[in-house]
Amino acid sequence: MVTIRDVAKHAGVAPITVSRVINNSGYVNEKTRARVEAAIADLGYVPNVLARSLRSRRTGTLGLILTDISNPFWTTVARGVEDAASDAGFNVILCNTDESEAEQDKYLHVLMQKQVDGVLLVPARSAVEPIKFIQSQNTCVVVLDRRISNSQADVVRCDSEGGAYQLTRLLLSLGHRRIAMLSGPQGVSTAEDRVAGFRRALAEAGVDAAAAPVYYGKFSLESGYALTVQALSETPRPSALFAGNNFIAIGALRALRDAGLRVPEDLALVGFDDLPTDLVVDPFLTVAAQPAYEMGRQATELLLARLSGEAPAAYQEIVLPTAIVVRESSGPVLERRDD
Amino acid sequence: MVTIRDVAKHAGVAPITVSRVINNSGYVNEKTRARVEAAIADLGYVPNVLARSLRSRRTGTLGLILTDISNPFWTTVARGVEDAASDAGFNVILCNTDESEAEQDKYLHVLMQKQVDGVLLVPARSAVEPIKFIQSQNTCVVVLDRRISNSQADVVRCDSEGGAYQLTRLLLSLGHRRIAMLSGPQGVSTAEDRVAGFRRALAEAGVDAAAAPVYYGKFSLESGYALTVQALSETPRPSALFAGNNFIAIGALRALRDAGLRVPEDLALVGFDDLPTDLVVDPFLTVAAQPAYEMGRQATELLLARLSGEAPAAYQEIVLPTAIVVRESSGPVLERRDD
DNA sequence: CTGTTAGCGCGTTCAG
DNA sequence: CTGAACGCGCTAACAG
Repeated sequence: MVTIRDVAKHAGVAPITVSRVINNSGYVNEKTRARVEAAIADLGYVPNVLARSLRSRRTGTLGLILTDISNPFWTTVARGVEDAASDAGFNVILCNTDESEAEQDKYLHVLMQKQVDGVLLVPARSAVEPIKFIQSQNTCVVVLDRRISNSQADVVRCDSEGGAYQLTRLLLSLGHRRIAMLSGPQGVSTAEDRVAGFRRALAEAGVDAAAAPVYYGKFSLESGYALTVQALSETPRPSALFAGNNFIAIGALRALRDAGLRVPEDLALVGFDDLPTDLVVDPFLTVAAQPAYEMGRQATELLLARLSGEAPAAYQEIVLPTAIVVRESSGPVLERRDD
Repeated sequence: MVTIRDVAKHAGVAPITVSRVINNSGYVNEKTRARVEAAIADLGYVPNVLARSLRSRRTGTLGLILTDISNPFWTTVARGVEDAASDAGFNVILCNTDESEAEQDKYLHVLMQKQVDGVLLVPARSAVEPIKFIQSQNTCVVVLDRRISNSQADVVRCDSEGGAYQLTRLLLSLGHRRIAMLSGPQGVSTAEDRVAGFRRALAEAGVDAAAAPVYYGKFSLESGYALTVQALSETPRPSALFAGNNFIAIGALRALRDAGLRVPEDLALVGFDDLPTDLVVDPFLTVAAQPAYEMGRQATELLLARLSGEAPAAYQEIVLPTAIVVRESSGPVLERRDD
């Protein structure tokens, strides 16, 4: 391995001078700089950032802990994080928890061991311990996508409650009164906020809670399928389904297809999270779309501002708006019929 | 920051004893071990892997350079890499080149600076220099998905030529004689291999090359759209399109929809790469499906075997088979008609 | 503008 | 089974 000392010897200078050239720190004579750069090229020298970080106590690396990179929503968030980090000269280590707290803890330890400068965390569950652990290591953290009550930390998330409220109002305005919610897990704030928005809209419209059951499951296709089967077994059958995220929506579509039901002719369906426009030929689902890329980007920028001491002292809670995108799956105004 | 020395002092032992407990190396008395572990818990000590790696010259980290994590094909490959690495206690740093050689070079330098133990590289272009650079840093590399002629390195890829050959044979067996290939860029082996397989099948069937034009573009939706517009402008119009990858296929579907053409009634369409089954409600495209997850997994296992000196001395070339999945988009046997 | 000194936190070497 | 000394490659702090 070629070290900074080899380069220094080759260029006839001290190691620290090479260091200054590499890092553009301090003053270096143009001619010495040229000599050093020539030596670097000659020897094919590549600095060892491990040693640099050990000394400087900065790694230029952020940790991103999220639940499932297979979900295009998170892929998009990750691109936002990656782009913002890259612009600032930072790298990102990506960790998938698959919603498991054990995996999350494992990765938190890995990230602390690797001395990342900061962490972006999508918490697997609403608990303050992980946040406290990161902070106990003198590391900055920004919570992404989900709230954690009583936690002292920055948060960047989307307005799940408001989005669900609006989406439910849309269904109500189309004449639906029997709406089933296919929700994600209890204990995850996004799932609970969407249920809350759903219920607020229903309460305002005076709809009986019994006509609007909430089924809790996971944010997965299989769960969406199972919850739909459950919802369809009710009598009378709901006239509309509200899917708690994009995978639940796909599972619901499959279950409806397998049950021989057409959307929206036989049943209306709306969902949370859009699928990336690049992956779908004919967007069809009416959804509350979240600014995934922007959320990743803003969270990263906030984290970087904290690291450089530019952020305001108080913890921030940034809530990005969701946008209702009306397509075919919500259907036209419902014909009046006897329930 | 809590260091190994603090723990040692707290437990009344020497730092090296703590080190032995952490790394399970050498013999440590059970009682001493318990005391040390208690001290670690008391102080909330987290080892600094930077310092460890600096000393041991191993980081337990792999670099994965690919073209675009937004493409579900690559997301799946990345999961295969991640899972195999994680099983062996390794971490992965992910880098997106967006098919740019400049980005690739930038990331290669970053990875070398970070002293990764090995690199998995999806080369942006067929060139040996990047391979040589990695090897000049005494770092192992496995090339993923694409061939590089004359390179001395392990390769794990799929059988693009064979898959394209079979897919073309399928179209020929359905009676198609005017088939347009919507290809990825020249200079990328997967694109060129698919063209080669396409042409081999046509030549065997005695189809005139003029009836089977090849349009070169990029592996993107926009390019797929543009190439399709181009192909449709020919007279006589092709009766079938062959999309060089999944994004090109989606672009083609949109272009056909916008042109008022139905698939497969007006035109047949086949593609390379399946979309993840989780993202599609009704799989519709006839494709040559590649074992993306398996490719990532096997490449990583080969790389790890190299690192541990278990791999055979000679460079390996592992070629995984593609599977033809026949669905609606290829259509039924073509009715005879005058060309 | 350049160099010297010292030490980041840890693990290898060799000695008890 | 445990410990002392040394150095991995680099840079902060302080001279000159």
